[in-house]
Amino acid sequence: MLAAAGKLATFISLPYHPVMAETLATLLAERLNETLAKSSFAGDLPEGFRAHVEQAQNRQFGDYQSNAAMILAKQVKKNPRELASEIAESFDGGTLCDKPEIAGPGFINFRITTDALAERAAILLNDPDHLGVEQATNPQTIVLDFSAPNVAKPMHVGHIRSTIIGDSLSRVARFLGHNVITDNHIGDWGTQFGMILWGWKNLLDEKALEADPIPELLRVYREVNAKTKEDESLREECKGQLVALQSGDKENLAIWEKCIELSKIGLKKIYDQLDVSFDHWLGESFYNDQLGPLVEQLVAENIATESDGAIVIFSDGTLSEKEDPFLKSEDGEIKPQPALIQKSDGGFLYATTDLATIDYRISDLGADALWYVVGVPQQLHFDQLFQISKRRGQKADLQFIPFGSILGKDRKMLRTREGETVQLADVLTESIERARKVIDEKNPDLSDGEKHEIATVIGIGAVKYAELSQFRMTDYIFDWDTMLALKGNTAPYLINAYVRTRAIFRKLGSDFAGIDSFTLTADAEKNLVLKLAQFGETVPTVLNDFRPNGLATYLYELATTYHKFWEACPVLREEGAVRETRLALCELTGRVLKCGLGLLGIRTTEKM
RNA sequence: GCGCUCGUAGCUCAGCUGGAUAGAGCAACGGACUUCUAAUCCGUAGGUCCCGUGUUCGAAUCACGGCGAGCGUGCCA
Repeated sequence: MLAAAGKLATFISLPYHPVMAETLATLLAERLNETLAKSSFAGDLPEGFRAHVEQAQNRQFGDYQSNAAMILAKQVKKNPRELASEIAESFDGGTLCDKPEIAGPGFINFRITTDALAERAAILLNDPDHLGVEQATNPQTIVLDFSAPNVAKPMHVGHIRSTIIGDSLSRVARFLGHNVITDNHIGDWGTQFGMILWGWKNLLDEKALEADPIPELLRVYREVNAKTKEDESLREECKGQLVALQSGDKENLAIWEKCIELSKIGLKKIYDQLDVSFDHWLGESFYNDQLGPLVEQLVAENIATESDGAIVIFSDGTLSEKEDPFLKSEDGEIKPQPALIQKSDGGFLYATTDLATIDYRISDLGADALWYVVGVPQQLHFDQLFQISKRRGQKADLQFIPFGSILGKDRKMLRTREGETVQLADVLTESIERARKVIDEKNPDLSDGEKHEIATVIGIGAVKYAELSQFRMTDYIFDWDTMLALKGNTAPYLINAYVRTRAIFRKLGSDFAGIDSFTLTADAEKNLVLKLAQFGETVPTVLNDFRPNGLATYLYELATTYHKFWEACPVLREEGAVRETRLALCELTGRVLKCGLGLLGIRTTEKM
């Protein structure tokens, strides 16, 4: 693909982008393209070329920059620097920016005028709901699959990633105007129920269950799990329990139902604490009666075939060997790598359930897109799943949003079955306690209720921000101090910036009263307005490659810019227009921080 | 064997749809609190962006080939 064509594609319409958001960058790009269209070399431009303007990488060069001259130089047969100055010369920035400057090999640098910044600030102030973030012009119905823990086992730190990333993506997509349906596809029917059933019947302490069901369920699960490792015959017994359940045994079904019910109570407690909610909890068992007919249908359509007693799906040969997820290369030979949808004993597999789930989400929930926030080890599974869906003629946009692992100190995956796992609930409790200690030290005069509330917001926020501020694919080693850090680039830093915006109005004794126009004088003010205006350029990019950490980086920079403003620009000691302007900037910063943190699923407090 | 993902400062990580001198935080060192909240700010120091080749006016970023790590690769999910 040509570089120019690639740029064109990203500029015009990524699937979940507002098409022409009005931001400083797009306003500049429009003017730049007008300039190009009127230029002497307009006829030499590549078909459909649109110049791109982006935020300057280094503010010493300006606020925005364009590389258009360097991209076009060859095709227009001009020296890039000369071309750049020709463009700059005829560029009409109006009141938006000063005359562009040329630098380096042919960069065109733009500096936004103080008037334009003031105007931008006023626009943001009058847009309290969206704060300059344009709504998608092509709203999609998106079913978002995330979290999806197994029931009967409490969530451990490994579930943090899917849960927090998925929740944030759902908030961002909704904020952009998409119709998002969140679905917690819990593992409520898998093989683990064999063990749970046996344990329930043989190891359960009824009194303990009555007193506090979740730990008792965990104890039983762990004990059975340990026993099966040493005892072959017990594994068979567990399997028997599972078969009985699946063939409708009344007693086992009753235990199963009770078990799900109790587990959900435990899960909901954690989701409440995390401020995460779902529109649906359609677990694996919801699809039980659709699996048989689905397999029959796939066989009838010649998509699936019998092999070694199992029903499997092979390659249909339409993809190249390299791209085909149903083929693998072994010792130089191409071998089949089928997806199994029914075992030789008649049992179904998760590929089967996932196919049935796709059907339901498309036909009953009306999904245009399905997003799965699931660990990267499942890449092959989703490659196959999506390919099968395509073969069945389904049109929904299917997105696998993978994330890396949380490792133990030995750099191995943290796993439930090997014991030594850290429970999610414990992480949250510890985090809140650590926040509480800092509050007791820094602000001892707050009431106990306030301290508790603030510690909760900061503790939970710290855990979420630690996750969302890094790229989702990065593996990381679980470490209390890293995950629960309260200094530096962390949730408390961002929340502190918000608290400072509120402290001003508390001192003032009244809420923000509005302002007619902005009078920007100090550099720190202009820097702050520019940053605020870029909220609208940042939020849509989160869905570009499903990277909430881009928003986290933006918010961190905004908080830093505000803290600098705070140091440099007294507010209440000033008078007149300067004071009014600074009050308005505090108000605006508070709104953007609160909104942006909200998109990450992080709450704010008035004091800390 | 093959596939996927990762490899950036002492540590933890950004940056990867190619752009200018590769950025933060932590840790270390030096400064700033009669204050609108110092959970802050200012400064110093810290780099073969795993290695090599290629594409390009330009590569941490793209392609190819290595090296290293983790995961996956037909009856678990």
